[in-house]
Amino acid sequence: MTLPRPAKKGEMVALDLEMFGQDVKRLHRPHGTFACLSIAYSAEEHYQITDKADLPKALERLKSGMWIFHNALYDLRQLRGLCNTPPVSKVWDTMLVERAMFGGYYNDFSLAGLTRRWLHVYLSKEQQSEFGQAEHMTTEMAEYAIRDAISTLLIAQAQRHQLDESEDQLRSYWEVDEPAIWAFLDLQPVAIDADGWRKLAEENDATGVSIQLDLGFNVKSPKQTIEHVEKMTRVHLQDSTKLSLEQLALGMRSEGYDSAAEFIEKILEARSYRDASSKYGMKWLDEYVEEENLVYPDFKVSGTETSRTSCSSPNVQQIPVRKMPKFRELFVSRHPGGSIIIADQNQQELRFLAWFSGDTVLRKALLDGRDLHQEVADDFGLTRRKGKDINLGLGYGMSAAGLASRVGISIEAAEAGIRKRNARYPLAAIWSSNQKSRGAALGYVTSALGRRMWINPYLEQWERNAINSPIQSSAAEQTKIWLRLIFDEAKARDLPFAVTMLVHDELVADVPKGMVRQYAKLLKETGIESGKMVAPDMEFDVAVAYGPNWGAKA
DNA sequence: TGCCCTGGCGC
DNA sequence: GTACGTGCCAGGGCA
Repeated sequence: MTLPRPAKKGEMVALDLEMFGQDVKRLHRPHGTFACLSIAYSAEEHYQITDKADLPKALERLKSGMWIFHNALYDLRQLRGLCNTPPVSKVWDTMLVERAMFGGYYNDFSLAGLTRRWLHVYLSKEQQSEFGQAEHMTTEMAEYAIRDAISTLLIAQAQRHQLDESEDQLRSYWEVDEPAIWAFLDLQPVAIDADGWRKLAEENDATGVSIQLDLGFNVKSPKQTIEHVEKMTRVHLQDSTKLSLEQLALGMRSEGYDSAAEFIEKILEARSYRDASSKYGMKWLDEYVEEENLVYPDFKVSGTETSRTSCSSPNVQQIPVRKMPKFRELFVSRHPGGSIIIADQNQQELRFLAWFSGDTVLRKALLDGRDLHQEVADDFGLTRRKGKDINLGLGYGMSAAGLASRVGISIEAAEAGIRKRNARYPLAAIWSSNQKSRGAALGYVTSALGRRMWINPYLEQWERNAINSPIQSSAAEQTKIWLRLIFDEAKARDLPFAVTMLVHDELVADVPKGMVRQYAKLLKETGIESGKMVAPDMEFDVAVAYGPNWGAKA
């Protein structure tokens, strides 16, 4: 078997790992058996390792090169499961680089998609499924694997060539996403109270079934729901498209139709229990909970066009917290007597709005710790709870129409509220307006670290994207730098890297007994430090809470 | 079975 | 009359 020649310092070398017998739904977990590692220096010079025993030697020879992967997290995780991988200083991830270059422009970031765009070749994925069943490689499978590695290499070269002319575009990749890969590889599993989960699942299931039985139809069927609600309320729902059942119930209640309102509220209640039991029931336990009751979510470094992280299998970024807080209480420490620490960035996105715009009124309000949700509630003439919804909605770039339907007010009232808010924070309003011109002129807007997000002028919402994307993207950059600082500092201070989950502006850590104060301090310090690295001269603030589970409150 | 749609959760 | 942030997930409905 031919081992690859040693890589020269910084030389680009693409690696592509294939495994036999993998479950496509669990690709982020090391499993299956080794099939081959394909290695490409160029379209002509490539190697293939098919004997697992050769892996350490082969990787050792590649050590000095810059490793190129398409989705490095997958290959590095599996490689770590197969052998001791030598430390590599930097990796070029064609998927993450492509997202950094074309966020907002493309939706397809698969290897096949990139191959089509960069190399003008249609990459068939037919052979890929073969690896699931097979135990031995055929010639076709070997060729398929080599072809993927060569493709990855050529794409990286093409990306680099294009970026040579505007190198600042890669700043966000090298300072945020690439370093984050190494921290993401070491994210810790999170422990579940499986008995408690089972009990709660059974209760939710029973409650959902019993309420639905009373109602006498399938509440999960929009068709049946419309039919029954129309019969009850004599309102034609298809005429008032997208009128939420919640709003309808409120309307019925205010006009004195109490029994109709109760009927609709019961539907919503049945739905929420049935949703909870199907999403977080026994199937969830069977599918995601591994030995020692540990769960290993699949976090993607950059899962959206603004480079926010996304999460799946299971998605722990969407575990209920408001209506059903019990689920979070079942995320517990894996350490005897250990603690879950929750650290979150206070008003993270509004701080970036203040920083970008230089709005001193907003900045002072943030520094003074004023109640901004109440202030916006006053602008709109609503309760504080709705004020918070509006601040969040505005943060996500929602339109007046979007806010109106979400909060349950008229579009005119939403527009009037937005005008009042603009008057309260005039420089923020001016900055927002400038972002629109900038986006329209350049075709893209940029994050604090220079990451581009392309504006699609054919989308109605492009103006709001031009305002919101830089803010959301900068916040995502900060959180990933925060994670990386903890990773580095934990190593420097000889502490374990204990972070288990990343929920946009929040990090969750699971620490052994006796380590809470030390780790809470680390979380807070790095959280503030990360802000300085993204938005110099802006003050940041981190709230820390801890307890035996994720339900802890400050 | 596979595909699209709807609804609902977090941020 | 129409406007309606995102990603992930489960179920309904239909070819």
